[in-house]
Amino acid sequence: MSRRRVTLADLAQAAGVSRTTASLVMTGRGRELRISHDVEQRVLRAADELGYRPNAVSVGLRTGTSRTIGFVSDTVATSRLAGDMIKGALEAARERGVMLFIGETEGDPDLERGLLHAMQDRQVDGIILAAMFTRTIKVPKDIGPAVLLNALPKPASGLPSIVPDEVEAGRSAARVLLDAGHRDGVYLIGAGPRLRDGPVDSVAAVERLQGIRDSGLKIAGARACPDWQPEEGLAATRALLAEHRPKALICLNDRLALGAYQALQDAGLSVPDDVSVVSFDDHPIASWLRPKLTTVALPYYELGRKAVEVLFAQMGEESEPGQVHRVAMPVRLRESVKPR
Amino acid sequence: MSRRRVTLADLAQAAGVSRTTASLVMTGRGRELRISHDVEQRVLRAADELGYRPNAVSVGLRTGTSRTIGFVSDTVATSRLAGDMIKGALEAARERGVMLFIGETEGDPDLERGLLHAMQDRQVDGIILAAMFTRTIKVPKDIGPAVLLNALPKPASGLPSIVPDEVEAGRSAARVLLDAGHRDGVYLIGAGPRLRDGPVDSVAAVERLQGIRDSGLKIAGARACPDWQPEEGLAATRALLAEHRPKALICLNDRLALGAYQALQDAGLSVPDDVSVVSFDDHPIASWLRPKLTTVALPYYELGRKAVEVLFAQMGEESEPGQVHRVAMPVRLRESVKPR
DNA sequence: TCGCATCGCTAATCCGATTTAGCAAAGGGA
DNA sequence: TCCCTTTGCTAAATCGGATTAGCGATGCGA
Repeated sequence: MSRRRVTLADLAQAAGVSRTTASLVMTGRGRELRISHDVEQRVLRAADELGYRPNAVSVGLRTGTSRTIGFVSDTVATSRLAGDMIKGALEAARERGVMLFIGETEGDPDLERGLLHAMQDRQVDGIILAAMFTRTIKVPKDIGPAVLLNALPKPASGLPSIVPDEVEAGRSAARVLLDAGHRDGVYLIGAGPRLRDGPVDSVAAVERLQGIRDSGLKIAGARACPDWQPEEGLAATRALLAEHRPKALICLNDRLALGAYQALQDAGLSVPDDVSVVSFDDHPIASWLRPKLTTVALPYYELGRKAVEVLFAQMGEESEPGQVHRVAMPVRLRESVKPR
Repeated sequence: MSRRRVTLADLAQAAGVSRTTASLVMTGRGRELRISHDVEQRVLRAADELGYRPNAVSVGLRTGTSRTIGFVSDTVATSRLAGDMIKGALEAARERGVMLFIGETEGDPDLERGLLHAMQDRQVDGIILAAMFTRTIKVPKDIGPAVLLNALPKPASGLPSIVPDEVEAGRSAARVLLDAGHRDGVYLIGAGPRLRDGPVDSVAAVERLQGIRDSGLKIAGARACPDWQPEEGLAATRALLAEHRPKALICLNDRLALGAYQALQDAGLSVPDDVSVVSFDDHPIASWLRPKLTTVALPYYELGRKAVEVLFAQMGEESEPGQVHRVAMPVRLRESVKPR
């Protein structure tokens, strides 16, 4: 039904010139190599009429570049989180006329190797290695141009990393309470009081705690949770309420906050009249909860964009090896914090 | 640092044979074309030692096939929904040794054209056209082998479609209540009572209503909502409670159910003791809510898998044109329905 | 011993572009 | 008029494989 693609040879014939000339015109090197304006127009017109588009595979073989990058994640593509990360990467890629391969490794090293090979075999120009949760990862050998997204290389690899600025986010969360006049009665749900009290391997836990500590806000107490799920937030807050009467809660993420809301409600306490709540992530539920949850957002979209930008910068010129790019986490002021 | 890739020529030289012979052995046509067992082993061993992997771009140019398919969605890749759809497609693709390009059109026809071109220029073997919500879409001309995912072609196009079986889902939801002994006092939140009372263009609304009607379950009343957001569920349920005392609610999706939960709670009604709630989608919040929400799941993962399977079947032999594949929507029995 | 089939492998071509090297014609200076 | 540039374009090589056509050596029957 649809007939054969128009090739450079077809175009050359239609314009009455050689393939070389047609190619020179189409790649914009006509001026440089002294193709007359007349011939140039002839080729351009023919290309337009025939709807000529260069075969990217052929170009790839000849030039070694495919205008394609690979997005390899552990399992991020499936979670809501990843959605925006991929979206950011996708848009930044589109602006540069580049396509995106995606793949998930499920944390399986064999799958990862297979995926990377499949991408390298297709001559991707670069690779984005993404992680679901901010964490350290081991970078495979001979990966070529690459950046780490939401991850840091375990043995230093010289590859650039893009991560959310969690320490500053911790400060931001604390500052929200400070600005609202909270000086005491502030409790942590999910981690703390010591930096190591929280989910293992969680960069977010440690850095958020660090930021909160930096802020100078006095923390009255804390309940650690191993997995940051809603039930844990519920249990931790319930346990907390059994002993104390908090004026404000910093939940280490929104799922914990969801549980905390339930516990507060069960205890007949009002948010934010009795207890202010601040959280992290800006998960979709944050704006569905009532009152809407004030939270410090994970900038997934921006992280994805930035990954592509840094990857291109790296492919272009020499850049400082191993640079860590921290993306700001914006505060979403909503309804769960009240001045006192 | 990392040296040049191993090419077929390198392999041939290392094994002391011609490129032709090396190629024949590596593509498994050695037997067929009478390459001796001895030489075959020599080539295989050399390939192993050198770590030879054929350059997929070159193979693509020569054979015209790229072992790559394109996944084009309106904006599905960003939503939680899409996550699983992509994941299903990804796994089915990996099982077949195929890579996935992804792209989002944002509903912009120009972007869509550009994306499709970019993919065709890279010689994708087929394309999956996916939609965020089940709906009808206009299929571009000359798209080549393709399938519609979560969508139906507006002017019939002959392309196969993969959609969730919403009518059966409607029956399932009603059956859950019937099985629990509910015969009256059942209200709808989000759409109905007439088939056209619901969000415009929503295939889900119409078909779910149809299924509910098919079930024989008597519906006492309904409140339509235009956008199926939590606030609308809250408002609709509140309005309903002002006039009636429902025994059970069928919410047309989980976000509406979230709002309904809040309204019921505000009214001092208990789920499921006073009111049973059934819903659709199996959004992540469904299992976070308390009590956990019984809902009929959108089988995103299976939809994604099926799309790849159907695409391959279509690329293979002749298949019945325009076939519609309906994927079952499983009931997730949880805690929000109580027998009476 | 000749002719023909079979065996085992390879030379050459092709896919669709980019790129290098160079050729024929026109122009300019001596 | 001759030689040398410059102009404007093209032939041919290349990328890395798959594939077609065919070549030399051996075996076998007559």
